[in-house]
Amino acid sequence: MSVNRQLAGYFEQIASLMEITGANAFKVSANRKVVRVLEDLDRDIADVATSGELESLDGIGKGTAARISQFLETGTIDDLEHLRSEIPDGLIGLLDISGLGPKTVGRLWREADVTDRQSLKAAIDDGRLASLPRMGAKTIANIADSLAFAQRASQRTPIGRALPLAEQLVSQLKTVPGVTRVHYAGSLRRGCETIGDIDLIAVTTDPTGLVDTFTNRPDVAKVLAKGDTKAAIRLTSDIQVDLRIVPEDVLGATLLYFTGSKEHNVLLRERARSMHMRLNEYGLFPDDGDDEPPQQRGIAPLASATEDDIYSALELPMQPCSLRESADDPLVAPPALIELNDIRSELHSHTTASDGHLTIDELINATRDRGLGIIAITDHSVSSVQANGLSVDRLHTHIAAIHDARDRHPDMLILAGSEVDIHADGRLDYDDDVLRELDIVVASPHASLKQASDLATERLLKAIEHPLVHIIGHPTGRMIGRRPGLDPNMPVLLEAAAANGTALEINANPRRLDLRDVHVRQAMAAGCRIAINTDAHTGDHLAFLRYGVLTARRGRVTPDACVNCLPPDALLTWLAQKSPLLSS
DNA sequence: GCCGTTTTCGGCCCGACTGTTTTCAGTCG
Repeated sequence: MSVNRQLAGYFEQIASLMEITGANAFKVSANRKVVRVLEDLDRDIADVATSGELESLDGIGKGTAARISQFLETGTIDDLEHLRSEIPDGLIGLLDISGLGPKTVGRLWREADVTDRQSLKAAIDDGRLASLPRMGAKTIANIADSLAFAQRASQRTPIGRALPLAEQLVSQLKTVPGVTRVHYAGSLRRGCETIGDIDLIAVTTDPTGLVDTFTNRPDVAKVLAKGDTKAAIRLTSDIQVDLRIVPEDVLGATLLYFTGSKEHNVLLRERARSMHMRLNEYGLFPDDGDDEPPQQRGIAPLASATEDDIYSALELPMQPCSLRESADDPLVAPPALIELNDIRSELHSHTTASDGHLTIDELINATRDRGLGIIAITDHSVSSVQANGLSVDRLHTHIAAIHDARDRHPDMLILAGSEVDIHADGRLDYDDDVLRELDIVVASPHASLKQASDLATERLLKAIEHPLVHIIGHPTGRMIGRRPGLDPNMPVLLEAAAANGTALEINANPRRLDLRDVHVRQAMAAGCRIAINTDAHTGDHLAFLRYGVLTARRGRVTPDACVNCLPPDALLTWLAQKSPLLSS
């Protein structure tokens, strides 16, 4: 799969470099489309090429197919090499700076010898920029500010930080006089693992008052835009927040528009056009061929109040936010996706016996307080020395202590388990006779997370095929923005997991979210069982569950595929005899 | 560069805000 990613990166470079040269915008977006196609493809692009099917992929024509073939044969693409020889690589990094687009970057390069971020800084400092036409003091100050911001905040915000902040902003703005509705939209509403900025949409009788309140918050570092219906700020915490104000009767159209994804919006607009309609953030309108926006000409929308109304008018099934990515087809009716309330159990958690902060009883009580009736206590195994992993003797004592707790908590199903290390060669950290004493075994990789792809595949495959392993915990071991983790051959693992009835975990910790959404989607297509666990080390960690459920929804997980949704009897049956999903 | 119930040419999604300039280009989402 990594060839797909590498090639996608090359086409992204081609698109960016073409933009800087001022190439036709449609050619640029055609190359960007190729990037998406490659990223969403669930087959190896080399296989597609071998079977002569490249041009059957939507968005790949003769030219692109030739470039892909050339890359697969030689490892390079002539067109890309040519662009690189003409244009400094460092210019691509300038496109990530807010306010700098391809036109400006091209001008800076041609007219001020700017080739990267460093020389941009120099050009600002020595006054070269100010000598260019259409470069006023404000524009230069904004570029300088965006450049400094880009240097210190290069990463996207994890959902675990963005979602609580957005909820706080929403509840605060709801108290502003005149405000009747506030929602967050964007990638956050779609449940993406990281977000670029927070999008808010509000309905109010006093737009000016709301915009003033919003832009005058004490935590505002910079006001990026301020108008009658739109404002944008950057907080001192370096997170950007956009606010849109709309009339109540077009809220659905605006929510739809600003929830995205961009690709989903394009598909909906194309759909609208094919039905002689026109879709924008104010509603779905009849297409009368007039260029002036219909809402400005007093034309009533065909649908606008709710998202449901618009999908319905487009004769499409209502798509949940989590299924509005480029890989999702809006024509396909969505499955009944899993919801937070469907979850009955936490099957991966830690106590003070290893590196958790709660005692057995505290953990059980915290689980009950979250509305769950089933808890599996799975402390670390002996090799996780840094996590105070349990020796076999300590494990025996721990199992007995867990069994004792059952008498004190008769309302809960309490399982004695372990999170067993999967060694680099695929062996497990406890012998089979020890594993047999446990109610549940979660096998996870913790060390050797940089091993080669084929070794990682063999390693995880052994654990998946092990008859005593129920769940593979955080299968790749990645940490978002910090380490990539293992890169195994997913299709091979998924096929084995489905056949053996071994569940693959979505670790709900927002720093992990592992499996990630695209792999979850592939796992569902392969017929795998899924587990959603918080890996709780404290009581607060149990609240991570919603991030796991959001990721599951993005991967099209239904309750029947998730072992955490099983009622006690069915869960015990599966634990006693792992069964594949399809035959259960 | 890709695509096709307006199919081999002529389209390709849409609107708000900013800055600098007097009507709009560039950027963003």
